[in-house]
Amino acid sequence: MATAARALGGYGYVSPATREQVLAAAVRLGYQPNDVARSMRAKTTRTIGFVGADIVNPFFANAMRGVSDVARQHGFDVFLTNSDERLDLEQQAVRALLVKQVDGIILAPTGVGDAPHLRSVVESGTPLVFIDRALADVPADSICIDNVAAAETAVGHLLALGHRRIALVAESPVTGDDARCPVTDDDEWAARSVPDGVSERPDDRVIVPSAARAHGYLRAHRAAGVPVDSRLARRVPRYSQEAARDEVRRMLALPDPPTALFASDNIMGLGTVVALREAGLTMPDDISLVTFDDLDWTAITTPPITVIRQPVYDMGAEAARRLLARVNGDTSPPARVELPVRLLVRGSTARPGPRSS
Amino acid sequence: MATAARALGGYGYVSPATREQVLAAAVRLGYQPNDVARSMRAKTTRTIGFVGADIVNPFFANAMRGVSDVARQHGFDVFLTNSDERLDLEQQAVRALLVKQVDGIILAPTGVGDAPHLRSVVESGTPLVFIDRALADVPADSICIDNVAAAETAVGHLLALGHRRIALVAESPVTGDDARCPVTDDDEWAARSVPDGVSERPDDRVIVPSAARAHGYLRAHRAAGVPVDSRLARRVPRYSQEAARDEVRRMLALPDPPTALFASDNIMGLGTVVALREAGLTMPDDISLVTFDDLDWTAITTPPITVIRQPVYDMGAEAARRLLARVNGDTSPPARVELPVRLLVRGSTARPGPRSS
DNA sequence: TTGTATGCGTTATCAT
DNA sequence: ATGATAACGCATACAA
Repeated sequence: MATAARALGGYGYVSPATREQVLAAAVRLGYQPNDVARSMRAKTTRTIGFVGADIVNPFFANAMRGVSDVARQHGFDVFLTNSDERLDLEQQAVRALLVKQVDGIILAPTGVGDAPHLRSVVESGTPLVFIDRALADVPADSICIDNVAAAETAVGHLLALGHRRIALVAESPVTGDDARCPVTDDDEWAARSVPDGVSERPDDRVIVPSAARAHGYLRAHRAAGVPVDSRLARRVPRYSQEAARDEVRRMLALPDPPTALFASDNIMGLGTVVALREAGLTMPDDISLVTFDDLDWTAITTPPITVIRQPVYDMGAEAARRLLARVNGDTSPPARVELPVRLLVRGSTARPGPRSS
Repeated sequence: MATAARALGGYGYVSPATREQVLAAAVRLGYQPNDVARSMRAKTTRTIGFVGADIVNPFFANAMRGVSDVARQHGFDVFLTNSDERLDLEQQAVRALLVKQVDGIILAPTGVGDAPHLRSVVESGTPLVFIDRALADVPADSICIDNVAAAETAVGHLLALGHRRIALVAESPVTGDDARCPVTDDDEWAARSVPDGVSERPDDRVIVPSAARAHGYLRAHRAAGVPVDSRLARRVPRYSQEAARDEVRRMLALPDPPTALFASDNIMGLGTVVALREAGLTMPDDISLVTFDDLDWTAITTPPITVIRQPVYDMGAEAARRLLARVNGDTSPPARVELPVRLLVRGSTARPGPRSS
């Protein structure tokens, strides 16, 4: 009888007496509701998917936590998937999520490449929210920061302190032979960071944070009228702590090494710190450092490190809020949200010392 | 007609020609399989749940990554839930996962309290695998380390170096007034870390890693014939970096401060390092430190920190493997797996120096 | 090899 | 206020 279902599901009309009976029988028989059947009928699973590069990276862990908390508040569960920055894994993950009928997807896209799988998500009607990076040609919400401005702030801080030889430690969005190409000029950067045949200005298409941060590095120099030495603005060929360490090591071995460094995220920053340690350099006397991402450890190194703080948890939470708004029928035009960042000046940055001339 | 279903699902008999036709029509019409319906029919969702305390904690992030990788290899997706070490949230999470009909659950139990919700999971037939901690009265697999032995190794290392005043920096499994009770004696420890009315020996019921590690701390002292100063073996009242810092600060202010410290995990270790920095103490000259968890940052502090390395990723991966074996029908008796740990001796430990007498 | 019919557990609709 | 019935999309048993 449907009355039992009504009592258990808490909908429709049920007399109090009957409800009691039903509920009692339910516990007695160990009734467990089945959300799969409910989802099948309701065509909504109360489930969303999160696709990040790697949950072990504190950036994605914090973002996921924000997503998870907001989702739970609204009675949603979250699938976690790692893409390892690989387009094929990202596609696979998205497909799996769609097959599982998630109500929406939050995704940190893997980069420059084509995004037909993401466009098809949008076309299929499943809400999609980008986090950390936005894909210009996919009409979806995005929760990011202003990477160009943030990097400009960080490098501007170093320039203001009097540094003139500032190294850029940033991963390369390019793979293969071009990976270690220098980044010395806005136009060259624009040409390299945009897919072939696309002619928009960088600002309109900036998608990969590391590229945007490299752009900010250049902009800060130009604003200060300081020329960039191409040997200090090479891209780290692989996205790993070790590759960053090696690149910094090379730059430190130059006849005229940098007096300061700007690392584009926490992985690059960790590798940079390792290289400085190995070289026996002391911050900020021998060299200054600013890195992205305000992780716990940046406050306990000797000295504590000046960082750009991103509101990562909030980015995740906001992404989830926007996604759930879409799930609940919000059809306003896609929004590009940029959350504010802060420069936290700590002990690793100072004016270039006599020892670092 | 069922032929279409057979072609799309890839089961049963379908002639190659028909299959081609069906597949072509499928792409033309934009067919998307629906796993909810499949799950409903198949009574299996190819989904598992992971319940950890906090994905932001690198321990759980690494474990989750191991779980996630193995799950994906087997075609399973993973729900991520955070319990924040709260029993109510853990219960809520488990209930939600069961309602969603997950095929299995991997869970780091929240502690000592009653576990009727977990027993009911097992009784409901849903496979359950514990990670990091095991609940003695719930018959399920567990993937842990030997916390007592690991702590004994760490503290034994300090004792062998000649330290006699070693501080314990460990969270308290007890909440409320007793939280800061000293841990000075095996029996007292046993009495306090076991629920009322349970009389088993500690070794049989050890569940909370911090308690087990405190136990190892005591055992190492006893084995070395070194008495424990109760003022150096207090429990940190709350599980936070700040609480650890405060506790260490107090101990450093003693008339006869410790010459070495043992921190029971990465959060406690971070707080300890902060306290040492604030006190202007240099490792290992002024004081030695061993901490649990081999995180990236422990290698880049000055000096690098001696740690106990847990195979956290492997623990997650192994938990997933065992869970999936259960899902696939393995009915062997519950296994208690203990993975090996390693002591990585780095620069933060040395013989007590003249300055630290 | 292909088609027909049925059920999974829920909820919505419609009578009663 | 309650009971009967249909439908969601898929996979199976069975018939053809």
